[in-house]
Amino acid sequence: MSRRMKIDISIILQKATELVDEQGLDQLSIGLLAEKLEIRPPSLYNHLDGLNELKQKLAIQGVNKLNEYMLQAAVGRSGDDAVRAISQAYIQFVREHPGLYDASTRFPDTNDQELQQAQEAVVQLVLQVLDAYNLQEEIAIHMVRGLRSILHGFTSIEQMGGFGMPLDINKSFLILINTFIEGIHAVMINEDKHMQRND
Amino acid sequence: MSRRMKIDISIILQKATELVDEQGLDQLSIGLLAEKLEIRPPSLYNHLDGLNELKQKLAIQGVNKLNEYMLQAAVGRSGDDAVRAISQAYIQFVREHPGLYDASTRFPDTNDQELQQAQEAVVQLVLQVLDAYNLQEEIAIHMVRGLRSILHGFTSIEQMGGFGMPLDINKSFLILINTFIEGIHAVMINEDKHMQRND
DNA sequence: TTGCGAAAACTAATCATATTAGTTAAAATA
DNA sequence: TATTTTAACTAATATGATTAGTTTTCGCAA
Repeated sequence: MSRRMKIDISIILQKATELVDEQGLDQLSIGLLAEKLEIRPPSLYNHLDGLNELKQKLAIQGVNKLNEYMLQAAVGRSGDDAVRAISQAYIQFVREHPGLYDASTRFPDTNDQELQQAQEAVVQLVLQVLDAYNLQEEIAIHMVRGLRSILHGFTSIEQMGGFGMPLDINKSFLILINTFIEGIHAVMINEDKHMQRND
Repeated sequence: MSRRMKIDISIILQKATELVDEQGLDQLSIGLLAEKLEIRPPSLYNHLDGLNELKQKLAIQGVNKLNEYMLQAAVGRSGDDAVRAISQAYIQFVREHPGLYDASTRFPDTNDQELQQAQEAVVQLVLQVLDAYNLQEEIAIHMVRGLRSILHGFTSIEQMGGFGMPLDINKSFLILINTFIEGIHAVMINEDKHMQRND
């Protein structure tokens, strides 16, 4: 068992994921990770280029996994229902993988191809969900940004224990999402009015 | 000039603030800060207990300053207008003091009395602004959480360069705030309906 | 004015981490 | 079996925070 665990990059990523989800991203260090893998710190450099590359890989994994969660949730739903479902999936992912999520939002090199691609996939998924509202294309993109802000903001604050008051956090989340959805409907109506004027 | 700048904690905080706002919170180190103050790193320990305490102080300063910005913006306004104004103040603060804002959201010891007090002040301000909507008290608190999520989420993503597409970010922000406001109005109407049913 | 005591600087040393260099053992393959 | 590659190792270096112990500076009281 001692020298036969055939460590490769995927095992490293797996252990690193466990580590950050259990102890927080800040606790991730070459030393601690090596210890968990029962090898010496320098040995990790045979598999990756350093702590930053590792974090970058975690970031990519995080975005991809988030996308999977949301995709699953969106299947077979549409409209308001779909928006609620992907939102629920988002918060669920962050709660189950706080470290991975943190990695995907805190450090990442935004220029990284693979990361950009993963993020783009999420954007496309949300755009597809919002398609049901028949928004002008530009407005739709603004709404994607809006929903993303809401989801990232809410989950971040929850993770850092930022909601002080003793009031049901899940309820806050539901209300927030519903308020946003109501808002979209209102914006749709306004758009329609403009359309009528313009025609 | 050389040895006569009488460094005290407020000068240190001031320089640290400049440093994090210009170079990012991650660049804050005892060494670099000491250099800027033209003293040796260990000398800083005559004034504070270490890097963590410094970050905590920055966090408190950040929340207090954010509160000032929002307070200023809220003066003389009410309703939708006030919501837009404090939102605008929030994003302005984050843009002008990205490092300070980061400090106030990333590391802080949430148990710190002074920090809690500062955060509570912001919450109270927003509650006051939302007073115009005559929401049920509990709903009002949910809405405070919602607005905070929106503001924190949007600004965080903007700061990390997360909005990829070439589409006006300010417009996205305006639309998001307006969508939320519209949502509140819709929720109000629903609440009224419930009231009528219950009477 | 002088000299004491506190404040605040300093140097030197320690500790924790990441990282690099160079070496060796094990396993895969020809 | 011999060779090549992979992946471990030890040893050393660099950077940063921090601590210990010392010295300098400066305001103030005798």
